[in-house]
This record gives sequence, structure tokens and C-alpha cells, in this order.
Amino acid sequence: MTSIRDIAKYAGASVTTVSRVINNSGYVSAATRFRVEQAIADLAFTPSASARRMRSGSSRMVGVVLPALDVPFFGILAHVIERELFRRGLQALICCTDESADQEAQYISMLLSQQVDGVLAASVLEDSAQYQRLVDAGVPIVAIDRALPGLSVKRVAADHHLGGRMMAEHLLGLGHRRFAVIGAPQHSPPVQARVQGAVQRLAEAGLGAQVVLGPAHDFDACRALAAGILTGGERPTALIGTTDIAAIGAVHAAIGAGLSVPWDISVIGFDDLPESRYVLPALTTVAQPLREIGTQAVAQLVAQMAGEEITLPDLPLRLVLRDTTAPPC
Amino acid sequence: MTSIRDIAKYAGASVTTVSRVINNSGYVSAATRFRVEQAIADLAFTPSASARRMRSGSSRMVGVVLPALDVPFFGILAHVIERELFRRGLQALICCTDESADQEAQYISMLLSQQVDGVLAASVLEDSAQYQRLVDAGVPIVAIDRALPGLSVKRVAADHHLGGRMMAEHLLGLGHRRFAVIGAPQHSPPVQARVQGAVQRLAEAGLGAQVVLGPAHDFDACRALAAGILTGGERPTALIGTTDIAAIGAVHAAIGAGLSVPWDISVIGFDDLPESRYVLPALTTVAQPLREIGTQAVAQLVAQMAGEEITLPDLPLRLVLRDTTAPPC
DNA sequence: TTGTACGCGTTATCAG
DNA sequence: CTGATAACGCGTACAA
Repeated sequence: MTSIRDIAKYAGASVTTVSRVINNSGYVSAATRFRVEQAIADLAFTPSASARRMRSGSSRMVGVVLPALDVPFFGILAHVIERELFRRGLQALICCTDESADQEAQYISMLLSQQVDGVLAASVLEDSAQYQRLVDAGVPIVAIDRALPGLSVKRVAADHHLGGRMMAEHLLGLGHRRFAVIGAPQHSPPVQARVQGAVQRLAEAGLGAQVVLGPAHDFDACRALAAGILTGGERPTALIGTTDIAAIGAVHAAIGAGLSVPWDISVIGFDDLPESRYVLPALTTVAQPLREIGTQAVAQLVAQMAGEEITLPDLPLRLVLRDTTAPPC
Repeated sequence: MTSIRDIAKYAGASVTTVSRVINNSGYVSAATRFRVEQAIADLAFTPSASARRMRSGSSRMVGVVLPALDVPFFGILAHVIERELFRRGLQALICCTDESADQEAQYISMLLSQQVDGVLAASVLEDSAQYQRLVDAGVPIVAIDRALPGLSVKRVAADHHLGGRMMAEHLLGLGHRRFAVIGAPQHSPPVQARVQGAVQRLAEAGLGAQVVLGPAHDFDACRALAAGILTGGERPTALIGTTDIAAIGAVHAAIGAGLSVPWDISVIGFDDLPESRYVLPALTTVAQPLREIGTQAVAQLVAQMAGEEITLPDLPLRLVLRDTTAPPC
């Protein structure tokens, strides 16, 4: 590796001067600066991040802990976060936990040893003992979407409970009386909040709902889940999906069962992913501002890294009317 | 920061001993080992990755350069790669270039300064001068999907040209005679190869095709592209989408134009993303083994990092018959 | 088996 | 304006 000392020798200057040129700090004569820059170009020199970190204590890296990248929701979130960090000269260290507590713990050890300047986490952990280690090390943390139970860290997330209410509200307004809530993944607190919100709103209208949740959040699993409740005689006229994927599965199940959507049965989703428009008929859904969640989380974290306090604007939900909901016949 | 020296003092041992305990190297008496481990636990010590890297020269990090994470194709690829690296004790440093040559160059400087042990790249660059810098620094590189022009690095990718031929072949076999190839992004070499393969196969059958490509690869853009060629009197009876997203857009355009799929018009896609099953009717497509591409790329890179040579198995394409193709009427 | 001392590449401090 | 030097945390010859 060519080091700052090689540059100094080559340019006939001292290491101090070279450092000054690189970091634009202190005074350097134009002539010296030129010689040093020449040397840097000639020898294709790149400063060592490790050495810098060792001196400064700061790595300019941020840990981004997510359950996955291969599902659109987290893919989009990761993308926004990565871009937003890059824009600020920060490097994302993306960690896919695969919903495994064990791996999440390993990742946290790694983030600690990398001396990341901050952490953004959509955690799957029940207790936050692992994250406590980061807190103890003085690393700022911001929770995304899912909370970090027992830790007093800020959380950037949409109001999932309200989202559940909005889904129910829309179908109620259309005149539906027989509901089912279906979807996955059942272990996800945001999903649970949505279910709770929907059930609560229905209860306020004096109505109950069949709730069917599963562990797996793929298309097939969700379709099977929905298919299971479409057989009985007293089948629901309205299906509330916990997510867009769940709702898309439900639409397929309904059509597969010979029902017409939305005339025989209405379906609503949550998220408003690009995918929601791929189904035919296109999915009615409650949109959460996913990209804004990423942006705000980064803004919040960066503020905390600078020791500042900021208040973020609300993250509004929005009903997106498309073609899978209609009054019952 | 608590360092190896603090542990030594606390445990009443030397730094050497502590280092040996941490790295499981050399002889340490059971009693000493226990005291040291105790100390590490008590003081919540984590070895500094920077200091290690500085000594060893190896960072155990791998740069992963991708155009984006918010499109399913690259989201899935990134996921597989990240998991596969983690399994081998390597940390992925994911870099989203947003299809910008400028940012890609910045990322490469960063990877150089981080002293990554290897790089996996799906590059957007026309020339590979930037990657030459990595080569010069002795960093192993493996190209994924897209090639690195002018560089003699291994590339892990499906045979896109053949994929194009397979799409044409299937529709030809069904009896179609009037074709259009539509989709995006036109600047992507794999997409170009697919188009070329399809056109070539059609030419072999003595047939031409209308080719309509656009720069933007989102659903709306692709749907608009397809809608544009559905209006004339002599409209095609078969649409070849450059990707699944393009094909999904085409299905929507066709249905929006009052056509029935597959009876009035057939549509075929490429990739076999989960999304291809969301449309109704479900999309017929040519599957590329996306996850296997990620796995093989990592295997190849790791081999190169170890100075080994390996030969990878083929990456077979597969026609997936679903509901958007049928003989013309 | 254990301990001492040095060097990895930077930057901050202080002296010139 | 420029230069010498110490220090960051770790691993490893070498010495004991």
C-alpha cells in the first residue's frame, strides 16, 4: 500500500503537509500543493479509511439493520436510506437479519467493532439487550417501522393502528357488514397494530371479523390463507389484507374461487407498493409514505449524531382508491 | 474506547495473551483464558476492526456495486449476495449507483480507501477506467449480470441472448406471425442482448418485429410504451417484453385497450420475478436463476480472494408457462 | 507459557 | 507556511 509517507517523499514535502493538502486544513503554498497533488495522482494514492478512523474515532459509516432486502418494502426502504446517507457523505453498512435474533446479535457485534457512527434498525428482536450494547457504547440509534422495546430511542414509523382503522372505515362506508382480516407476517408488531386497528373500528360499528394470520408473507402463503375462508356459506363480503402482498394473494384466491372482484367481494391492502398496481383489478390500498420514512429516519439519526434535537413532520396515511373495492350487492 | 490493554490490565495478563485468547492462536493456560474472557465480558470489550485491518491489511469487507435496491431484481440479488457473504464471515458494503457514472466513481474511491477484499459489480459504466483502479490495487473483481468492458474479469450472468431467442421461439411455436418487442431500460446491455436474440430468432423465421424501447423501467412507462403500439390496424398478436415489469405493463395496456389476454394478444416476459404471478392472467415468462447468479458470483469471488480457480456450473434459463400466451385466433 | 516493543497510516499539536 | 513527533488499537517477532 502506498501511504502518505510515500507521497511526502515523492513530492519532497513532509507528511504533515501532505495531510494538510488532503484535508484542506491549514496553510499550504500553491506550489507545494501542486506538487503534492501531482504525487497523489502519479502514485494513485487513496487515504486509508482504517488509519483515519483509528485517529478520529469516527468511521463515517452507519449500520442499517433490516430483516430482508428481497421483499419490496424493505428493498425500497434500504434504497432510500442508502441514497440519503450517501448524499451526506455517510456509508451504509446494510445488515440482513433474515428475522433471526441470533444473526442480529452477530451483526451488532460487527457494527460495534466497525465503530459505526450510528444505527438505523428495523429490529425483529423481542428484547433489546443487544441494542443496549450500542447505547452503552454511545452509538445513536433510530428505530424504523418496528419499535425497539425497552429502549428510549426515537422511532420513525407510520401510524399502523390508524391504518387498520382506515381500511375498516373505507369498507364500512361502502356498506359492508361481513369482514375478514387476513395476512402475514403475524409476528410483526406493525401488522399486529393494523389488525388491532381494523378490529377495533369494526367493533365500534358493532361488527366482528374473522382474523386469519400466518407466519409466511409470500404470495402463495397469503393466497392459501385467503382461499381457506372463501369456502363456507357465510363468506365475508370484504377482505382486509394486512399488507399489499396479502391483499394481492386474496384477490387471486377470490378469483380462483370463481368470485368476481370487487362485485362479489371487496379487497383492500396496505402499503401501496408498486406491486399493488400489477394485479388486475388494481388494488385499493392505504398508502404509507415509505420513502419519507427512510428520509426522516436518516435526518433524525444525522441530527442525533450531531447532538441536535429535531422534530419531524407527520407521516400521513392516505387511502388510494383503485378497483378492488365496491359496495356489496 | 476500551482497548486490549485495558483487558490485559483488568485480567492481570499481557496484551499478547489477550490477543491470543481473542484469536484462538498460540497457547494460553485455561485459568488465564478464563480470566481474560471474564474481563472481556465485564468491560464489554469489542476488538477494533480498524486496528485489525491496519495490521492485517484485510478488511473482511466486500464491495457490492448495484444500480439500485428498490427494484425487485436487484433487491433479490443484493439479498442473496449479502446473505452469502455473511455466511462466510464477510461484510457486504452495498453501493447504489443510481445508474450514475459519477457516483459509481465515488463509490470506487470509497471501496479503495476501505481496502475491501473484493468487489462484486453490476456496473453502469461505459468504460471501466474506474474498475481498472481496483485491478491495479490488486482487488479481485467479479462482474454480475452486466459486463465490465475492457477488463478481463469473470462475469456471472445468464445467457440473455438465448433468453431472447427462447421468448421468440415460444411465440413462434404457438403460431404467431406479427410481433413487437417492447420494454426498458434500453441502455442495459442484458436487455439489448435479449432484444437482439429475439429479433434474430424471428428473422430466422423470415419475420420482422416492431421494436420499441424506452429509458425508464417503471410500470407506467412500460405500459405507455405498449399502449402506443396497440392502436394501429395491423397490431401485433404477440408482445415480447424485455423484462417482467415491461410485460406486466404490456398486459395492462392490452386490457386497457379492450383486448383480451391471451386470446386477442399474447405477452411474454423475462426474469420470473415474484411479480410475474401478481398480474391476472399470470405472466408467461422466461426464468433466469437470479438467486443462483448471486450465489455463484460470491463463490467465484471468494475463490479468487483465496487465489483459487473454480469453474461454475451453467445458469440455465427456463420457460415458465402461465396464462398470457396462446395461439393467435 | 507470558511479556516487551515496534509498526501499520493518519492527524493534531507544537515548534520552527 | 512547513516539519517533527506522539498517539490511536492491534498483532507479532523476539526475548524471557
